[in-house]
Amino acid sequence: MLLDEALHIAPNCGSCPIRHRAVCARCESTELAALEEIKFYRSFQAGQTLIWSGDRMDFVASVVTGVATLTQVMEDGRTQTVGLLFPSDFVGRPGRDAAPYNVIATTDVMMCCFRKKPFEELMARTPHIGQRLLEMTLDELDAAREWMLLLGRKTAREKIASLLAIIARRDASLQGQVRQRQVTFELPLTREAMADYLGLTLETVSRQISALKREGIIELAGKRTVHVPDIDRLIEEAADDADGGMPG
Amino acid sequence: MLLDEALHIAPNCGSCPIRHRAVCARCESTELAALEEIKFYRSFQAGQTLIWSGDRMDFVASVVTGVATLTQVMEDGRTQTVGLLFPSDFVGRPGRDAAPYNVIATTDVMMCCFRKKPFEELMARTPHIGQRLLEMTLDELDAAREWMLLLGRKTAREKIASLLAIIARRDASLQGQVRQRQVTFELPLTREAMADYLGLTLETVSRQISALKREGIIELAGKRTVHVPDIDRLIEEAADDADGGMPG
DNA sequence: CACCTGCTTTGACGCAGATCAAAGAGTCCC
DNA sequence: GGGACTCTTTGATCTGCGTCAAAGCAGGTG
Repeated sequence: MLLDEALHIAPNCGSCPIRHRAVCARCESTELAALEEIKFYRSFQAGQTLIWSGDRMDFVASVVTGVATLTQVMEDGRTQTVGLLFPSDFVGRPGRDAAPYNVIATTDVMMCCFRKKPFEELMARTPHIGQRLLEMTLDELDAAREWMLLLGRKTAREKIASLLAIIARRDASLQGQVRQRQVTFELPLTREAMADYLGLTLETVSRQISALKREGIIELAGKRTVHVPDIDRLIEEAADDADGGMPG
Repeated sequence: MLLDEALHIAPNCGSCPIRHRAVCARCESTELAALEEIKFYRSFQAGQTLIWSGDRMDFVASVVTGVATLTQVMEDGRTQTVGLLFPSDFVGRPGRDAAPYNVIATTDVMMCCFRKKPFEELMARTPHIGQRLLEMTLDELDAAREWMLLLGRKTAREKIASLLAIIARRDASLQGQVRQRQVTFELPLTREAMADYLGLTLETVSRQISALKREGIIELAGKRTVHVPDIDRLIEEAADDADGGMPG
């Protein structure tokens, strides 16, 4: 927390890697200029908690690079991750003061932040921002509901396969790649973070990953680098209907 | 499905029971008049499927009375309910053609429908609708994430207690009641529908309800009428932190 | 190098909730 | 009244995943 680094040397929005996917995606140049006025960057190290549940939030933000989790913790310590934040995902809610979840960087993270008050005012004047935010929120709601199916009804093996498939997909889409049969990616999560997201224990996660490896559905180079020789086979293990739900 | 009844004799929006909670909540009289132009009512019987997953949806709608579920079904039949729709809740997504879930009436239901195309056009002209929809969608996202915690980490007993507490709360809020120690309400769901929502089997639901009854935390009159002598005790069993999350 | 420390893997065992089975209770219709 | 149906309860047994325990493995530091 002490190592936060505020970069006010703002890279230009025009060259921003998430320019066309983030909350600003639909903004025209004048609108973008207004956003640029109130934005600032912050970076965080892997493992840092960016935001504590219950804290007052005076900004909203987009993830520019890296991966973070949204997690809830019960009084007795039981932990459930309720969202994975990839580049372009939005954090915070206009019109709310207190953060409802912990936001934890699982890799080094760079965020593009907007002070909340000016952002809300800007949103009131700029329909494109509200429209885009609605669109993104509806997408997140769909993702949350897909995850409810996973948490409620899938087996441990299906859960792991689903998570790997989702990470592979988001990873590929960030690199603008077409769907390919083979993919290789880095796991942005520890076994424990995966367990928290999947509603499992870390031991079960480890065992199921070992099982998928044993059966040749995945290959590991180190603990974190995953190679999938046949993505369709992985998706089959995830038990998603038909396609695995590739959205636009 | 054949028994749909379209009521074009539209009750006035001014006297609508969900006027101040639904997607139209913020509309002024001229905006309301425009909505009134394109609205129509449909009613459904308990048990009917209003919308099938994958179907083309040519309308969006608000629940006026009754309760419906959003459910996903896997190829092998495993079923997970991903949302409960109470009066004022919104169904459908502007800008999407195919329904992603089954929508099933669990009691008799009355819906206030808007043809999708005109609604989308109206939304583009009427910021109050989009703003309200964003607000409602963010609330639903919070609810979905609360449910992810339930599905991933709570015990069967905690799940049941949580569901009963939520139904009690929504029921009370519909009747504009202040928080009271004792509450009585009707379960709008069968044991099986509860199981589908909680990620359990119906047998486990039944056993846990029997256990709560045996311990005096709830009392049953018939299968469906629940009396809670001390709501705080129920909320304690739900293991929600602090308050049980009473929202605004 | 030896020794941490954090992360991961693997094994042995136990239990909450699933599965299989059957019977009770309310409602409808003839 | 009596059968047929749906929904619910309860019992007996099974099993997937959690729990407890210990050891492997990499990277960092003195």
